[in-house]
Amino acid sequence: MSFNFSNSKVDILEHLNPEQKKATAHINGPLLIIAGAGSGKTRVLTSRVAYLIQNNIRPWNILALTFTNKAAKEMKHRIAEIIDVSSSEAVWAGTFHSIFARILRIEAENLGYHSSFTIYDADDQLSLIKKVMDSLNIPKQQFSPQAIRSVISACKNKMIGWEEFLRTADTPFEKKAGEVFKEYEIRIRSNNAMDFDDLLLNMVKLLNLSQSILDKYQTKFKYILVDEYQDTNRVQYQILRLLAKAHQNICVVGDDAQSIYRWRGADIRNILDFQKDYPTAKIIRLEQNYRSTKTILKASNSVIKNNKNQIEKALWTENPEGELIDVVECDDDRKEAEFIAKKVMENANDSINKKEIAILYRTNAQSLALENAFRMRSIPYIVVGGLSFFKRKEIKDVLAYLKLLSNPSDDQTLNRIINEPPRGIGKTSLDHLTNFAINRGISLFESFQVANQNNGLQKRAIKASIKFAEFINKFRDLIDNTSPDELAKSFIEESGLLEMYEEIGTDEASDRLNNINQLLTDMSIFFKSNSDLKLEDYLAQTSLATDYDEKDMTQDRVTLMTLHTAKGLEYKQIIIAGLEQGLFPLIRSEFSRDEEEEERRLFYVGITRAKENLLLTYSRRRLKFGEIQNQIPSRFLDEISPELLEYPNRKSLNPNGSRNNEKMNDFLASLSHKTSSPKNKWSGSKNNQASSSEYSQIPNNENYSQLSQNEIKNDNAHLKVGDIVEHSTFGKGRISGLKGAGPKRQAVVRFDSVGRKMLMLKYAKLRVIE
DNA sequence: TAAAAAATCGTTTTT
DNA sequence: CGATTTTTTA
Repeated sequence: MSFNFSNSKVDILEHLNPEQKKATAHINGPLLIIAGAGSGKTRVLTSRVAYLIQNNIRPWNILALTFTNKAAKEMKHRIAEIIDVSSSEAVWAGTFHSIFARILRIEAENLGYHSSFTIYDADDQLSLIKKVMDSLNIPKQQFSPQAIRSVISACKNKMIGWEEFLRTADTPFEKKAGEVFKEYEIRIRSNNAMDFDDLLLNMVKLLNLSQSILDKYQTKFKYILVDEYQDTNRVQYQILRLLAKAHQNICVVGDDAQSIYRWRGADIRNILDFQKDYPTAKIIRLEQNYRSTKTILKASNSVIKNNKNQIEKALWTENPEGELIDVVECDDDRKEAEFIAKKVMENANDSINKKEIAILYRTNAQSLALENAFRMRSIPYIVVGGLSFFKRKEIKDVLAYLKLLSNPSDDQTLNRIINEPPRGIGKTSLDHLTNFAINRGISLFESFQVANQNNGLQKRAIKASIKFAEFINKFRDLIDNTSPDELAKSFIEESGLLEMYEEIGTDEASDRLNNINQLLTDMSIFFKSNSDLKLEDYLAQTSLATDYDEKDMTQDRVTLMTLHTAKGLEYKQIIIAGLEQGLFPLIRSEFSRDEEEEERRLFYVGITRAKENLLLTYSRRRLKFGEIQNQIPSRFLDEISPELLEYPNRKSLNPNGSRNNEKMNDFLASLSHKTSSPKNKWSGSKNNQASSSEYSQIPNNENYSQLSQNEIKNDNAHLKVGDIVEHSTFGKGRISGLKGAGPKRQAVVRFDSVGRKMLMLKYAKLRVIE
């Protein structure tokens, strides 16, 4: 009775091409689908799940692992259309992390965790690492906590424990990192928390724990499907191997040309060795592209063929030839953004919506200039990625309060909120409480509860500690008979957080209050539709949510995002900005062949997002770290077959291609904005510093009036480059640069005693000597 | 103890 | 440049 046979008439195979049909109708045994960009792989995966259900496989025996929650949601939505809602709901579809978090929540006790364990994101991880470094007296200036975090994460991705890492550590950095790794593991465990890597690692541990647990999950997940297989790491590979070992019903879809997460531990061997691991594997190639014009497809092929390491394939399309690809050079990043904004205005008309246009860039920092340009022209836009809603400070604080409520043994979380708002427990008291906890082998929260037994503590601090513990306990007592969203609401109201922001009273603070209210609303919506779930489930969801999952994509807005975020998406028009050497391909210290190939795959991903139009832009100069840098066009531009490209802004130029006159006029125009003395101009040409001040002083419409007002108030407005000044602590020095305006105006001073310093003129007491 | 001032640091990309 | 961390001062 559990199957809806009336729907079994739907012919799932009807609109598929022969290869897609083969892949969809393959039921038992291992299957590798090599799916080129735009070849309909998501469609095949979805059809296949529907086909399995139609062939009497129970939906709850199907595990479909996707790269984002959004992809999982879409898949479920389409399955619901083909089969029915209750079947689609029963399929286990989600990201590796969210599915395994769910299972680990159930099995936590088997691994020595409590089921209320908290999930640490990269920020939480970093602050724990810093804390550990403090307690081990490892200087943070000498050993970068970031670097240690990536070492720890890389180890976990390769399933190397701290014991093994310490054994093989030779450099001083590795030795220190190993010490931190060890202590980090001890603390994260005693905090009853898991980081993102642990969610996968602990899943392997769980499956290896006993034959009966392994049997249980092998029986549960009789059919396994994995999307974006080229971006799985070794731990994910292990999990899949263990789960598929008995029944071998594993189907993976991937494209080695789109592997862009090697830096995160993705291992291309997973896809290359699939046949070795599953000798009976059937391989199907999807090579017809349904997405892009011939021109765009040719361009992508001409780029990717420069990579040596790749599986040979021949993508083709029946789509029309399409328009040529535009390449546009701009003076600087601001002009580039203005050009793009203008272009979007021109393009977005009756035949194309703004939501069919996306602008892609290599680094999140590039969004700033674009956002300004769009705001200036009132073009609606949406930024995906960057600072996600759930990563905002006030939201993380509220979530930390809730995490503490569900898991009081998490010292890290308690540390985060104890002075938010300030409640009279400063550094000294906190140190006493922490030491007391360590000596007694109890959690920090327990040490708060028994603060009156703590001799080192001031009377006032004891009172404050006990008051805080009572506040938490009062709400812990309510957990079992209050709905989580209502509990959260009154808990946060009593926390003092809201009052804190109300008192601050700035626009920023009221934004934050708004966000907190939004979060509480989001919670009640969540628990309205999932009344059987607990507070921990909501918290897990927020930790694992990606920015993309949260955004409302129905409004007509231009999308801005990084190339990484764009994976798996498609738009009618794609604009890729910042095609410059060093930015894209992005170059850090030294640049290996492998890294270059990964950058090129990223470019390939970017190009193949476009259905009809592609526009590539680059700037000759770019503001970086507040300094102007000259840029060279990306070598990737040269890799596209020249006959596919056109340069629309070169048309008006003289035949030898020189654009000097135009550029010179622009340059002269920008000079005329300068307000500083001639002396500044000459010394400025010697280094980037002064020319950067010149750049940032050009007022834009947005804050011009504000600037001029502040200029008048500023006492130090008379300072010039070259002035010899005296500072109360640093002594004598010479001003070598001035930048910023109004209250943010800064001076770069070369002091005789301490060398180059940058000082805020608003604060620094500078006296002109000559 | 907490707020204000000053210095430092940083950039890939994200589940 | 901006965000974050450390130091100073009230």
